[in-house]
Amino acid sequence: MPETTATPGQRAPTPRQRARAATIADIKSAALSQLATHGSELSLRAIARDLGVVSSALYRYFPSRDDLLTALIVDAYDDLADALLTAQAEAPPAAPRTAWLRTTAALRSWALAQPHRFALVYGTPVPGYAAPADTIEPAGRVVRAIADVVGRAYGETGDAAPVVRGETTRDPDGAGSEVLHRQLEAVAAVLGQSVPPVVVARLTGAFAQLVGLLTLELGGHFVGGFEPADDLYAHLVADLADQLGLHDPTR
Amino acid sequence: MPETTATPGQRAPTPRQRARAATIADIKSAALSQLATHGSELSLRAIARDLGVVSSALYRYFPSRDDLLTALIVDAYDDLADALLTAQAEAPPAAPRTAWLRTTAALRSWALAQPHRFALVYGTPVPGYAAPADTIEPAGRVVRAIADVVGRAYGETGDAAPVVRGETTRDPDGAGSEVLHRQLEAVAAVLGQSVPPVVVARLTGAFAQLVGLLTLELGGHFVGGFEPADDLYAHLVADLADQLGLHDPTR
DNA sequence: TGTACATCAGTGAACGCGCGTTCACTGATGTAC
DNA sequence: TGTACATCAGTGAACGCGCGTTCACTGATGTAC
Repeated sequence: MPETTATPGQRAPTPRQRARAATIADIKSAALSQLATHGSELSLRAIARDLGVVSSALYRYFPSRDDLLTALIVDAYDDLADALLTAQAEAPPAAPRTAWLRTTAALRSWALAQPHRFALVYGTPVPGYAAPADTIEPAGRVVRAIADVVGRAYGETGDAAPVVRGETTRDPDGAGSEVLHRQLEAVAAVLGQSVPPVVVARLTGAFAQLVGLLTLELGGHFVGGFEPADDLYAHLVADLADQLGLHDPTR
Repeated sequence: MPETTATPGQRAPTPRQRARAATIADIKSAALSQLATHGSELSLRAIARDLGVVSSALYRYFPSRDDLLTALIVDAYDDLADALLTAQAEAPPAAPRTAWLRTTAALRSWALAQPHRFALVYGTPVPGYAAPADTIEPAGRVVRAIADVVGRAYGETGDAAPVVRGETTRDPDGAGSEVLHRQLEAVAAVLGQSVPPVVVARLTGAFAQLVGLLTLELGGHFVGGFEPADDLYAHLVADLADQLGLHDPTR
């Protein structure tokens, strides 16, 4: 009577596989709580100590410290992307502004709740660690989750794309150089969004602003000025919504 | 015939004092080049090795590793603030937009030229290091250098403050909550600027955007998308100038 | 100008600790016949 | 159902290295008389 035994069909995990997965999860969570308490310093021996295991045992699960770090980063991106998608799924359909506000609020909540994970993905790269290719795709998921809010706003309304603050008029040179224009179109293509280049640029700026705000807040740069920063964040995020031309249907 | 001996009056540094200052400078520069090559890992013993000195000798100059780190951070803020002020001093007077563009360009140049120093001040706090009070004031110098550009634009024109994209009209609720309003006014006061609260908020957003853009660029998050990011940065920075209502005199 | 003393820079050894990774090994858990 | 073998998790010792900080010390450089 094992609890979680699904039908022991073709792909049911064996007990050993389950045990292995559980141990991997334990290692990761020990690693995370270490990052949480000792700020970006990750020691395999300390993790082993936490788990009541000899340090060399970890090498059954991760070939090296860097591989563990990579796994943590991938997890963090995935978890963050999930949080963002969940938040916007809770917004009423066809309400891009609400979706944006919820998504950005979820981003901040996530970052404040686990600053060490935010640092892991958007902070200074950990000493002696070069982000491998494996992290690029998960990183993209987060960007996509945010871009989708805007993309949907432009996609859903079909041809009647929202006007971006009456600025599309002075667009021609607004989009900047040819290089930039090509980059913007390429990014839009990768994101699978049919959004005007200017908006892609502005979205990038908005994303940078969010990352910057959280970096500053978590880095203590707002101490003595904007603390708590809730209202500042809310205000600026609403401002960004305006700049991105995100409006809920008026009724 | 010592070269730099000023008149040996009251406050002329003695040879010993000069030697001491030189050694301190050597230690710092060894520390910086270590940060540059080994990413945010700072070892006193390694510095001592670089200088051809025994590790305990460093304790004549810095009481602990953290004090050295603090000194590096303070220096970085100061150096950055100087770079920004120099850049805007080169702009023609009463040309706020040009001053803004030069200042932000200087910020990026500084960050790209010495990413380790940028990381030191705006990156994830170094493991096990809590920024002491000594760094708050120098950090403020950087913020002030940026804010001055905007402040001067509003100050110089006297009562004829530039209109911020025709948005000052919908200002009342634009400034958000009372808490935020108080914070904005307090910050404006600290910066010594007579700038409307909405602009202070937007300036904060702009600063965050700059920090975010550089964080992302230095973190390799633009690889495959916006690389090089020169044009993106230039475009967004111009956008921010618009949002802040910075215009050069038309002639 | 010359001597006695104080200040300071740098030495070298040591304390007590940490780390990532390797390797040959013991037992337990699974698999094949 | 029972036996023989393979797989795998975890052990324990070791390698070779790093670190920050302390302490009593040697000499050279400065200062006071």
